Amino acid sequence: MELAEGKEKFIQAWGTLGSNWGINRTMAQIHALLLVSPAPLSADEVMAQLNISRGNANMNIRALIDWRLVQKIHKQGERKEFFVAEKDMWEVVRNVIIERKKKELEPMVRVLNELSTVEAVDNESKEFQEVVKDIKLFSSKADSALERLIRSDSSWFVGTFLKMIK
Amino acid sequence: MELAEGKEKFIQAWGTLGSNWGINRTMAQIHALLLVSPAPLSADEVMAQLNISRGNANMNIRALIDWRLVQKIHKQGERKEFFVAEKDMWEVVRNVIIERKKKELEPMVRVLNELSTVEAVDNESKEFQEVVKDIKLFSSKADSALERLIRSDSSWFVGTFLKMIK
DNA sequence: AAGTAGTTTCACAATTTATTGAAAGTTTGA
DNA sequence: TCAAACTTTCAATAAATTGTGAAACTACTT
Repeated sequence: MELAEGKEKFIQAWGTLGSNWGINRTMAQIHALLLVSPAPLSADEVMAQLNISRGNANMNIRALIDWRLVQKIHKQGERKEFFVAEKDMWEVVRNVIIERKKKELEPMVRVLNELSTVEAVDNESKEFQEVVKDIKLFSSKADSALERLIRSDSSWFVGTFLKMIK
Repeated sequence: MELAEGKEKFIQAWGTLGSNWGINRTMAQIHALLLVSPAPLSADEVMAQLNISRGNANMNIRALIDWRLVQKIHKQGERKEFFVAEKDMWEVVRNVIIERKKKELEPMVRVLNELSTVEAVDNESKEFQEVVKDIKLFSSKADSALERLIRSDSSWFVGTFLKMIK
């Protein structure tokens, strides 16, 4: 396979994968492009290579920076901003987990806490309370597990997680 | 808070959460409704309570059954089918992981393997190979970790994972 | 302070995804 | 075997999400 074809396929695949992870297709494609680009790219280069508009490129690059999946670089004597992708996969996954935990788990826990104020008067409301309680318990376990996972480092993950989880 | 209001809020929140997990909003809402219903519901009851069409209800109930998040029940002397939700949160998460691993990780690994056939002639293609190799390594680690996670059981998860991951 | 290079915003357009509902298909029992 | 009860399918439609591009904005340079 040719390099150009390989890059193209990779960008497509990464785009598809990303869209299942709260990262929209273009956002993931920009990340993929930067992953396989030997040097930092400017917004114009990203636009040209992926055939997307300036606005789209800008918004998705900003989002990638927010998620810490891309960094901004200033080149000596250049006024333009350049961008590079985070290439350590553990960091990529870690940052995605951080964002999603913030956006999903935490709001859910808030709602569950509100729901605890349903008075358990009759049988049905008692059962409701049971369901809510179970989910809360599970969520708090998941929350601490993720918290620890986030705090642990790359080498630990790659080297140890696999053995530990046996 | 009133029970009815609590149920409503729960259904909304579960729908939102689900849509970030490859489960569309309605699909997740049906699951939520079944979770908080003391008795099994028929398709008609689901339609009525969530205000959705027959087709929509049917398709999403089927999908939930495929994902093993809902089971079909036949009541004595009734021709209609009734449905109940999986209430064990560990099973719910486990089944979601199984589906997503199948739909995302495995296709990605296939693409990565194809990409290995890019010939590493010049420097740029060698760098490309490096990136692909890293991701492959990471994916296979993630794959085995998830595989073990899937095989492990609920009590193990709740009781041990938390301590182990320290 | 005016010009230029670069970045951001946002109303509208295009695309993608979910929903409807009516028709077709299936199963059950008399 | 028929027809009632129930389930499934799918083309049309609606809703939600993404993308566009021109205009506004910012900041650097001379």
